[in-house]
Amino acid sequence: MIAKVILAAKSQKLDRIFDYEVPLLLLDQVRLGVRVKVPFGRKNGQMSGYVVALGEESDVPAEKRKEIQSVVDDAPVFSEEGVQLAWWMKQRYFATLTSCLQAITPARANRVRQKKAYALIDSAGAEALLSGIGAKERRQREAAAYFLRQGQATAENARRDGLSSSALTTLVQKGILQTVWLEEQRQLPQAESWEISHPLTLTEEQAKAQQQMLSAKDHRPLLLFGVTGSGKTELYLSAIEHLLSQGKQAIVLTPEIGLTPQLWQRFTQRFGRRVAVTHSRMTQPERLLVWQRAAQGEISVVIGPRSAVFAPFDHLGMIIVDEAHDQSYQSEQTPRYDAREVALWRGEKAGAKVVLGTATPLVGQYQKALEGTYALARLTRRASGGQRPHTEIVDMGEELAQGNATMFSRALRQALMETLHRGEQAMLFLNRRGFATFVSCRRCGYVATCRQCSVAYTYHSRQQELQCHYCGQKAPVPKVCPVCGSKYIKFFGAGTEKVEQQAKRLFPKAHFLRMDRDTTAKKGSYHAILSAFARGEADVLVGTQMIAKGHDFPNVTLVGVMAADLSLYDASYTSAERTFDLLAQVTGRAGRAGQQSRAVIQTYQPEHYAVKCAARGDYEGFYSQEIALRQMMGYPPCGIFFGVLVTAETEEAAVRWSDVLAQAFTARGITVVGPGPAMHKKIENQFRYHVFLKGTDETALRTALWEETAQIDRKARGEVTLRIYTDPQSIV
DNA sequence: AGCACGCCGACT
DNA sequence: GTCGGCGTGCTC
Repeated sequence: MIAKVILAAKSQKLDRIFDYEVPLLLLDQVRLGVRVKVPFGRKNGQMSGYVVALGEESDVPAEKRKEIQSVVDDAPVFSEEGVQLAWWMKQRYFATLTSCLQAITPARANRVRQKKAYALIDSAGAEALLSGIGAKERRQREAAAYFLRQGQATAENARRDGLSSSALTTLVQKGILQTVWLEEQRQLPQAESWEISHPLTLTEEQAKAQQQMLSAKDHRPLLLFGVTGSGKTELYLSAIEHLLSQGKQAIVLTPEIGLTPQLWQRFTQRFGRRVAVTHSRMTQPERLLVWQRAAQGEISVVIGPRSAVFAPFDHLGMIIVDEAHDQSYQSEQTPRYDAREVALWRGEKAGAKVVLGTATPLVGQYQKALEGTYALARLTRRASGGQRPHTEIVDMGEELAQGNATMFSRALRQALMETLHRGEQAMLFLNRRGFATFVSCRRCGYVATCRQCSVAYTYHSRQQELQCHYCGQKAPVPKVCPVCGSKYIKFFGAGTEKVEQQAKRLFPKAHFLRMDRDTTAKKGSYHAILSAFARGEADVLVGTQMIAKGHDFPNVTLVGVMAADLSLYDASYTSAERTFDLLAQVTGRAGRAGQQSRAVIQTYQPEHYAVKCAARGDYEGFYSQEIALRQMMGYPPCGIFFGVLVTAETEEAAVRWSDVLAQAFTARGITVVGPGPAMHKKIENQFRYHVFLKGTDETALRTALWEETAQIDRKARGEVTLRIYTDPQSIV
């Protein structure tokens, strides 16, 4: 028997199959999906590997083949389908097969906590020992009696019950007991009790969408394009209920944390113990347990963030991607997979329906729906009957020209006053990304900057210090300018802290809550803040994009966007789309319960189509302008756009090798954008340059990328590292 | 990724 | 002669 093994090595060069002989002794342990230890190289050093196939054939001559040393897992950690998925991911995301297998495998599957235990295997021997006489072997007789009663016990319990461990060892030697390893029994986090909730009556629109979700004839993925509050969750529930009755299983993907507990609650109420949740803050054994129970069919629904797409179901009937436009479906680590793409792959493989639910589809998703690659279901009505908020755009440049230099426009101040007066709640939203409060000299223009990362320090007023948001380094606030010595050091820009501080000054009697990375660092604080706000313990919630999604606050009748154009300043072809999505989501927070509600969008670019269309709630208008732009520029989905990030210790090396790379692509007739410094040219003392490739022939671009980057890997020998991005907008 | 091999120049 | 730098190729 020959095992095809992938070594757990990072290098691309080693990322291929090696054939190993399966020794007779290990024949029943070596299975597809287990990890093994193998000898490798001249020194036969021990390496870990994954068994990705088994067979009798090998192209490698018998004398070269070595034997597998040992088997790590007693059960496979991935399936045949997992191996196929890993190969596909390797191709698609330019990753090593090892990293792909690791991504689909529950982390640290080998670290199953096992407990040592003793089991009685020779009861006749134990009886004989008991009936023996003499003062010796007293402890052994105690143990024999104990195990004749118990059968087996963990070492921990035996010790607690006063048995002698040396006597146990002796009994093992005599063949009366045997040591066994028991898996530690862990409990999944479960709701204490639940009531099975009953489905609501569906509206006509919803009923039609449901038909499309469950259609057995139409195998296409379904884009469920439904406005905020149109009852998508209810549709998910009823579709899954139907599938479960057919013995099928389902995966529900949600954006990173945040939404999961709410959604989980609704699913648990409906389906009880058949639902399991996974999330990034779960411990590894907890996660592993979910995986094992899914593989054994004890669980039928898994809800979680992007990694939940790998749940090992054998009878997968549906994958639902909630908030399908969300960026968090894109992995930030290698392999840089997109959970939506993985969902589509698995759906096709398993014959399972993939449902992409969103109020603001990505232009790529909507395009596929329009051209018929996806089926399309629309939900245009809010189930609660609520109205879109009355939305107003305020030109902050004009505001300044008229003498208002504060961060609150007169319109927003007025609206806030009226809302508070009526005893209703408001949300103030600031997308701080790329616009943190920085410290600058008004005379010479010096900006306090982190030397490690070449990004401006952010001022934190509570600690009265500067902090680098990339490496976390802290620094004191300079009293005088370190360059010109002037005293005119000033704080520029605005963060959520400043919004809160200014708003408090304007409305001293109101109660405020603030939600951003700083106030939600502690576990549980995220929900503490949201539920406090939901209970009405504050009048105003100030926050970053964290507050933009997913939560129902019936008493919120005003949403203020402090600076809508911040995300327009990102140097990325998707910045307009992200701005539109964000504005649509955040203004959608107002007026869910049907009151008259308002949204005020402050911006320096009141004419920008992303801002104007979001204010009107005009998705189609936004789409047609955005897709025309992508078409003109050859950006996705109207063209292929890949990127390479070149990282090096010295700037010279980063520049030199990104030039070499760019020239190699140009020589192949490929359109190259760059090279240029990444948005953050230096992070943790590494210089970062990028090269972008544009084109229409995906195969040619991919081939060029594999070949040319391998070439440079060989030539540059550790001087630079190259990372290929199939989603170059996420290079920062 | 390591490691050995081999080709070259520079030295005892 | 022989020591050691590093480019090249191999690992089941």
